[in-house]
Amino acid sequence: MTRVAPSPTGRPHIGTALQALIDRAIAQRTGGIFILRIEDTDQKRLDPLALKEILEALEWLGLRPDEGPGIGGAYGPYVQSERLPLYRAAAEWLVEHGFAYYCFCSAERLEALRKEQVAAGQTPMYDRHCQSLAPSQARQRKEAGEPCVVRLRVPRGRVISLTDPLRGEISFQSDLIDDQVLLKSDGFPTYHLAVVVDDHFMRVTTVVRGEEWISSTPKHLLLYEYFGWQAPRLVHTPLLRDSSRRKLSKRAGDTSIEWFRSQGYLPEGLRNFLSRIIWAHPQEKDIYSFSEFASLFRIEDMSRAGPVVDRDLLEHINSQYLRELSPEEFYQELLGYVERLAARGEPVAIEVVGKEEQAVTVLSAEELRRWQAALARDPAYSKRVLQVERERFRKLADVLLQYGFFFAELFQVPEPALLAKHLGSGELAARLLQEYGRRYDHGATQEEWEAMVRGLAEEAGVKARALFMTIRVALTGAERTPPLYEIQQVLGEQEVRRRVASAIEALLAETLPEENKA
RNA sequence: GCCCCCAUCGUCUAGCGGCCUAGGACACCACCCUUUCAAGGUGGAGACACGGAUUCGAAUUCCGUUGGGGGCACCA
Repeated sequence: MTRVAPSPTGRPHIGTALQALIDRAIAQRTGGIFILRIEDTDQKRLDPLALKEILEALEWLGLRPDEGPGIGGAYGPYVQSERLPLYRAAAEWLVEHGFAYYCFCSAERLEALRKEQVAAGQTPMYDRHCQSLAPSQARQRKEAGEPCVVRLRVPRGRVISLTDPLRGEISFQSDLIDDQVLLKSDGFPTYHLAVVVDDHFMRVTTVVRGEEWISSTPKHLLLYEYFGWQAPRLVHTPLLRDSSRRKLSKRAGDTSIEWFRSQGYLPEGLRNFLSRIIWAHPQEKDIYSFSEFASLFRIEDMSRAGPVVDRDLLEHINSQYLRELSPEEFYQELLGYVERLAARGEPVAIEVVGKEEQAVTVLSAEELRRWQAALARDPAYSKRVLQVERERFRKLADVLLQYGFFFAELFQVPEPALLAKHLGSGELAARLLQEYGRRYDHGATQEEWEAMVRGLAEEAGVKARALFMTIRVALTGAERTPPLYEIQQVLGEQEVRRRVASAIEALLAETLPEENKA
């Protein structure tokens, strides 16, 4: 029995995906159940869209929970704000049995106390001021309507230890543990109370959470002890790092599952990547299915150090999955991807990983719409385009960055300067393109075509390479493209001739501006 | 400041006392292929943080140092 318990604030984080991946794998392997629970106990940070996005993200990744909000299950509700009476009863029970107490300290007093402690070089901690209140007196004040919280009563002089299957035994001095607030004055529980109560009643047996929770675990253990419940297995996964080795923070922006999706990574690619950086396949394989992961994965084999999210590796893994798609699947994936981006009606920044570091290309909403139209207009043609050297694509967005020229609505007649660049002269370029047009035979084989171009270059006394480049620019508007012969075959004779003509026209307009106008 | 976690090539890691003159993958470099850019092929460079201890023998065990990270809220 596993669960993932994100709080609905902001976009679903990639770390949540990692947790869910592990949870789903453990559940699969042990024949258990994987639960989604929403931890919305912080009323100030709620994001109304978050629940929908979490469900959508998990669905996309193929990590569907067995129980959860919008999914069902016998142990709900699965949203904490709908379970308030449970937490209140639990808090009351703790107070009654002396394991917790009411605290009436004001925010101001706590703030002043904290400042004082920090100034004195101490660890900020509640001074247990209200612990000395007589229970009857405290109850009276509470019933009189005085705002209060419920605090955990942490014993003195004890060692509290947990056994993390990944890290072994970890011990804490109870004297260093704060009397945590369990129930806030607004009646909502804090994470610490809610997580223990829910995991117990939802009969969770394995908790997989980030390393950042290790230090609050003794509080949870104390609660299990007080309630007389058996604590689940608590596993703390390493934290994903950015390239400067910091923990990936939501504020950095590029850490949401949605961001990875918008870059054109396939769910399988992202999933494989995440498992790959926290775990090593016994045969050192890099590419493996989820079911293979689920059957081989063991918690103890996870790495303990926080891995850097390496985009190069992600791209490599993703490209392997891209290659496995059939032409039809590839087309459908891309179409779905573009439709989704276009529907957002806003520009998308695509990060180009590799060579030029930090290169970002922004696709406008208009360009995305054009892509959508272009891909849908003639599916057969689009599929043919996508088969041209598709090994060059590492993510779906690469198609948008590289293959626009195949489509009329995305092709732009190149600048004269670019057309003239490789031959050094616009006039010469125009003349040779003209001759190229004359000699061009769409039915020629690649060898024949190539011989023709080389012959033409030789006659004109120019380098074949320069002529090829000029034709390339005329046909595509770009200098880095798939091989020309293939492009021409896909484009079709008519379009090839049209583009050559447009290029010549552009060159002539530039070379003889005045005469032409007149 | 206090508490906790972690530590093998740039990155992800294999290694669980002798198979290690440390293996793989990504990235990088060179060459080949080549009409550009990719892809592909071949080759190359590249790491056990440091200091003690245990042992016949340590990347592997123990201790310390250093470094990195996380946590110390009526946030999760």
